[in-house]
Amino acid sequence: MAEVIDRRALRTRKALHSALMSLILRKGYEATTIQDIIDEADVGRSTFYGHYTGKEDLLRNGFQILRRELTDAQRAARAGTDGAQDEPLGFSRAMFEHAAGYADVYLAMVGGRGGVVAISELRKVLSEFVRKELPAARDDGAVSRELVVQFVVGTLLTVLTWWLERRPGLTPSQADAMFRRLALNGAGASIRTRSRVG
Amino acid sequence: MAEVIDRRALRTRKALHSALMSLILRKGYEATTIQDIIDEADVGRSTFYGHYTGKEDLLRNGFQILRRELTDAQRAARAGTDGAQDEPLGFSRAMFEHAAGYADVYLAMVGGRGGVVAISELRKVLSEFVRKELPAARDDGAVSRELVVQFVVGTLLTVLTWWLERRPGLTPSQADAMFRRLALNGAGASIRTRSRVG
DNA sequence: TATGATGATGAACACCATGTTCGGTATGGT
DNA sequence: ACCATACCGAACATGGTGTTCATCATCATA
Repeated sequence: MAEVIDRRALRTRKALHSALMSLILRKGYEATTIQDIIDEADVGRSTFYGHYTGKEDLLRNGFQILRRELTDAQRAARAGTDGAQDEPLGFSRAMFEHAAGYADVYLAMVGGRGGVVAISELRKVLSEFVRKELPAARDDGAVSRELVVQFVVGTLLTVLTWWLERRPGLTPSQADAMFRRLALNGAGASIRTRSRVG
Repeated sequence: MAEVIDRRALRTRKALHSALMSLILRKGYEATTIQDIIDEADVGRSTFYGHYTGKEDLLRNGFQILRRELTDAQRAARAGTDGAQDEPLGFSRAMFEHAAGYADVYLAMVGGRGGVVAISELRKVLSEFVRKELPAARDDGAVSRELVVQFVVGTLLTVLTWWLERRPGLTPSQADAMFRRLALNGAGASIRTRSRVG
């Protein structure tokens, strides 16, 4: 887990990660067996266990890569626009863009195919970002800060899922607009049309 | 799956369901094996397979019970208040009350312990309810109706999870109030406090 | 209360994934 | 060229799976 230098080890790890990805896309995480992974990656059984303790370990490890990529995308976006987006929830845009690039992977994670692990890990990563984005949201007595964070993350995932599953035609910025609207203003405007039949 | 009449069959099914519940609470769904279930339920291996095709089948089946209970609670609540709650999202209150009664089970489902199956099944049940509650929400060009449904369900689950995991002391009606506020008005009010350091 | 039907039992089965061990081989860094 | 180290692959014990079958218990009726 510490400093990996040897090329052979790197090769092996990459092979295992991409094998797991292919398999998740093909048959889902739960249904994927370690046997499948090492077959797909052409790696010896003992080699696998030399690197990871099991498939969950392998998957969790993969999310560190995602975290890094997202952080970079974040920085790049911020630099590109001269730091002009201090808007609330300014980070979401870069996220939707990133998701557009890896639509198949995100779709697998966000649909059921990544198992509980993927969802909870994704939530964890997103929570970090959102928490950074809401540095001083006042904890008005009504709704606690942590609940707001969870709410924003939940909305992000809802829009993301809906986008990838049912409206893949939309652009990232369109999806982002819907996210912002829901997260900031809620669904009140779309709901208050109840027939108040006296 | 059809008409079950024989007492013996009913006994067996009940035993299996409650065994699965105990085990999910104790060690989580994924970690629970069929062996565990039939041991806990004191039921023969072949008997299990005579009723269900596997543990997933058993769990899915259990959610039909939940659906029925929720529907009843719904009807009861509506009857109790002389149909006075035509408010938007009026159904949520009964749901939080119900959750308070089975806090441990809900907690297991909503945390990771119920596996992907439980979460997706719970989402399905809740989506039905929400869809019924938003009969004619206008599909304003901005946000599609189905997205609104998913958003409301997501918010419901977010608040539910946060409540059961971190603020179990709150009353159902307090949790419900937070849900309403977030679902209807979003988090804008809690967020627009960014330090706009020029 | 006797009876036929149906459900439950539990042992036995082949099958497959798991996680570990170990002697041997190939490839890396220097 | 050397040696450390990563990989290999076969073998192993373990444990869960899903099925079958003969036997026994319990149910619904007459």
